[in-house]
Amino acid sequence: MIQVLRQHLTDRLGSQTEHLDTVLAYFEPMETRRNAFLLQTGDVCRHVYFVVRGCVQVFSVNAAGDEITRDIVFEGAWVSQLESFGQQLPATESLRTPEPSQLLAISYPHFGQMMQTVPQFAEIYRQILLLSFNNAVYRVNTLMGMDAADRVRWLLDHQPNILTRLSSRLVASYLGITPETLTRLKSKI
Amino acid sequence: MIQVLRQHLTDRLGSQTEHLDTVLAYFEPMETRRNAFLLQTGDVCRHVYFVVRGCVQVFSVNAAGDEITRDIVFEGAWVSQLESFGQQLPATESLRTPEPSQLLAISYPHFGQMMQTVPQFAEIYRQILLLSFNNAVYRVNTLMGMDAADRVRWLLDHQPNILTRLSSRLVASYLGITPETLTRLKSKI
DNA sequence: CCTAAACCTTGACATACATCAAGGGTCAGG
DNA sequence: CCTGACCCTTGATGTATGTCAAGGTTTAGG
Repeated sequence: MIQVLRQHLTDRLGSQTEHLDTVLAYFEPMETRRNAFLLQTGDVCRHVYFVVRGCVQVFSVNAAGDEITRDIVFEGAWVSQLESFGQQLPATESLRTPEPSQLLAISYPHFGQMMQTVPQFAEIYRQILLLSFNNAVYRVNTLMGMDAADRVRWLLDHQPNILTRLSSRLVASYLGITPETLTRLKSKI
Repeated sequence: MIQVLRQHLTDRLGSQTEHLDTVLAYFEPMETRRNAFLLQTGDVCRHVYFVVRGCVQVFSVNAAGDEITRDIVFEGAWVSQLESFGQQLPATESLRTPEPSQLLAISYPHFGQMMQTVPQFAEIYRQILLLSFNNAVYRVNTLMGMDAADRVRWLLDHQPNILTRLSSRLVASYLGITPETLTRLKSKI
């Protein structure tokens, strides 16, 4: 399990392998059940997670009680609630694993140590942050610029696995439409 | 003009003023006319801007040719197209000043030098990035969770200056609705 | 293995919002 | 001071999508 992360890091750090084992030692493997929560809105996010298997849903709940899924993170990527993690403040979003998943978690204190002692790790953090930001930007532009049919087509083109692996409910909340609309559009496209 | 930035930086850096003048020297003051472009989609974003007076619209254009305004940045805040700036790749969004504005610009090379020579500057960059990210996250959750009326009310509560200072067209594109709908809602609320 | 719950799909209906169009106001440039 | 361009506003109309409801299927837990 840790091997996946080792590979991920060496891909990024290149030959700078001296601190690699030090870094890896700080990650704790964990397994989650279907629909397990990693973080509930209002709690402080105390970890950054690397997804080894499964996926993580990042979502909030609006005034009407509907789930708003901002992101779904799959194998080989990082996820956290950075807004909360960065300053250890209550989170505005929740994290959940829609599938049974394997994760590697690093705690806030350990993360801080890594940032200070391994400069490359700070660089990786910047990359994670920038990627997350780009993703959010992309979502704003996509959501505002497309109607429901275009969003489904977009998903089909860019993340077809989401449509097959996850429930319609979840996919719909990710696209910002109702499950009924998604059903109807799937048959039309 | 540079005084505004000096103040902004000392507020953040605290007593660490030794490199302050070095940093400030790298910023070039500039004035823009109404609706001037700082960056066009497809070009590489070569600067980070600090807004001294006026504001900057961050937007993309969808398939139908409509402007999608992702952000509007006012006095005392930073703006750039970080996705493009960070890796010097073509931008997916444009930057424009809807009002005549005063800005302080720092170029990519100078920015890089600052990051290396002044550690506090790297920290400020992380703050800018995190703020931008949080903002984008907030927008996704807001847009997907609210109908048109709620979005107008939200703007009224959180950024009333936007409604008064800027054109209805621009505000509507920021809220993800048409100018007509905005007009009708304003009279109802 | 059985049962209840959750989910997907389909239909009928409601409605929020977009689109199209026209009139009047405002502003900038000649 | 005019004139045209642009924008805001209002109305009439269309339509995409949400809401509500019901039946059939799958899923999860005892």
